[in-house]
Amino acid sequence: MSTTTRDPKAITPKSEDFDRWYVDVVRRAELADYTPVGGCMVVRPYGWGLWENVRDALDAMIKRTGHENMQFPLFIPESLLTKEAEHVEGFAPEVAWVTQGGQKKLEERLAVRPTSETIICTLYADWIHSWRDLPVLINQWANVVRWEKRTRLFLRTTEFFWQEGHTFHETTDEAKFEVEQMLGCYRELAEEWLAMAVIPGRKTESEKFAGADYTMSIEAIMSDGLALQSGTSHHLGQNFTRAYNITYTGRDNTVQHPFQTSWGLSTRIIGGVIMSHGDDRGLVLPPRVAPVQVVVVPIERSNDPEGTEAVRAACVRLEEEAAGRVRLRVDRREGHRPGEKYAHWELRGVPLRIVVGSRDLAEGSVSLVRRVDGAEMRLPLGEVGERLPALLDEAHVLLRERALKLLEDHSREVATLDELRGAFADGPVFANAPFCDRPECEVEVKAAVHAVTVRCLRTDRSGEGRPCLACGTPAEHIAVIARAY
RNA sequence: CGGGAAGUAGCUCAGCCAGGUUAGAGUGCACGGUUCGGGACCGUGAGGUCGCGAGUUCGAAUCUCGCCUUCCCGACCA
Repeated sequence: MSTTTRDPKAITPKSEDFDRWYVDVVRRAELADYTPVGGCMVVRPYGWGLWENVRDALDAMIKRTGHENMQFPLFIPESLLTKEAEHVEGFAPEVAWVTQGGQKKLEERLAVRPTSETIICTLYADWIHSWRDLPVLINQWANVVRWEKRTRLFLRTTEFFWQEGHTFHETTDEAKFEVEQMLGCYRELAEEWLAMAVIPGRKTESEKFAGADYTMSIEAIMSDGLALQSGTSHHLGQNFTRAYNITYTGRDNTVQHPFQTSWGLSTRIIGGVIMSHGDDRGLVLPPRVAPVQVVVVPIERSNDPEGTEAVRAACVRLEEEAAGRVRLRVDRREGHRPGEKYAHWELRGVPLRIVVGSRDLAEGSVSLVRRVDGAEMRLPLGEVGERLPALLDEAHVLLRERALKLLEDHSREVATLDELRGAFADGPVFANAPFCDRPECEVEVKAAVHAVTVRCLRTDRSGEGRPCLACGTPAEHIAVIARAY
């Protein structure tokens, strides 16, 4: 009868139902939850702590590359939003409108910002006058709203949190450099901080940001073989600066429109971290952003007061040695057995676990278990503290190697549409193919395999003039073709 | 927004088809005790306007309609 009853303490295995596994992990690890507001999630302290660490790492890169943070309004008057035609058309279906303030109906509707190019351009039209005012290099951390039809925790919610960088430059080459530089920051964040495997590239015309000349992205691979667009960087050319009449007097005393870029990375990346690394026990967090990097589980026995005292002293010692270097937490909760605590912190993806028990302690050592691969080791109590940073780095490297192997195992080289079909016969993959980048060929590619799209044209590889998989003409690019979130 | 499924305790679910005492189980939670090297055990206890709103009925978790939310498959998208 009740064969469908599941162990409420277990999470759905990945292999059984990946989507349910994902939701189970997000909720059980207390990263985020649903709210009474349709399509909107609440990010809980553990999830927000993770985001803060991601944010801080990226914020440092944004500052390092010369940008300053500022803050723009949440609301955008309709008349401002609608000046750049392509942009308006792109966002129209997903803009939320405020039509009333208090009891009074507004004379002009206010959009809840879906992104801030329009308000930023409106303001900078007043602030940019001379080539000496350029470049403008700014960023804001903010929430934005897009009325999505179908939402998923972290991956696509009506309201989400991100940073949006906006810059204005004298030349298109400068803007181009900026676009690539910031995509590089996203790649650095994904690889060096989040241990993810990503592919950088340029979006096709049909996939680019509405209003951009071109869009760059990093595409990450999830452990079910699907792609996740994890950061985007746009060259806006002069599309907005013309529409919003931003002009400056150039070095040659002529009136010019600046070239513009924008780039963003959102809380979606948290979903990427979960789906890149998680396993059937729950989260596996990248050490450099994990809110808790090391958890210490003391083993105490009520019939062994001396041993317990030694265990407690060892825990205090570890705390003191970790202070300021490693985010370490001692799980001193009473009434929970050790095994329960192991499961608790494994679900939350803590990279390293130290078990302090009197048995090991009698020999002056403690046990240490690595979350990513379950490797166990015994280390002298006196050495553990100073070795933690290196152990965390090792865990990062292992996680990154595993992610790269995932990408390698799911990558295929195809030369024709038939080979493309064959590559997807046994499940989702990243298919690499010579591609001419003509819209007609993109349509053919999408028609060849269910639900695939051209994710990007790789910037780290060239088509070398080999025949396009669709039309056979010499192709400049290697396209990554995959199913995506 | 189209097609499908589901909403009963924090979680996983039974009960609904054939309406009828005080709505159940496991797990979790609180307290006490025994435990403690991989999700312990005993005892006590708290916890539910059965998603929301109408309707049918003497009587609705159960039947009907509407709405909301979530999940799955599409179309759209960071």
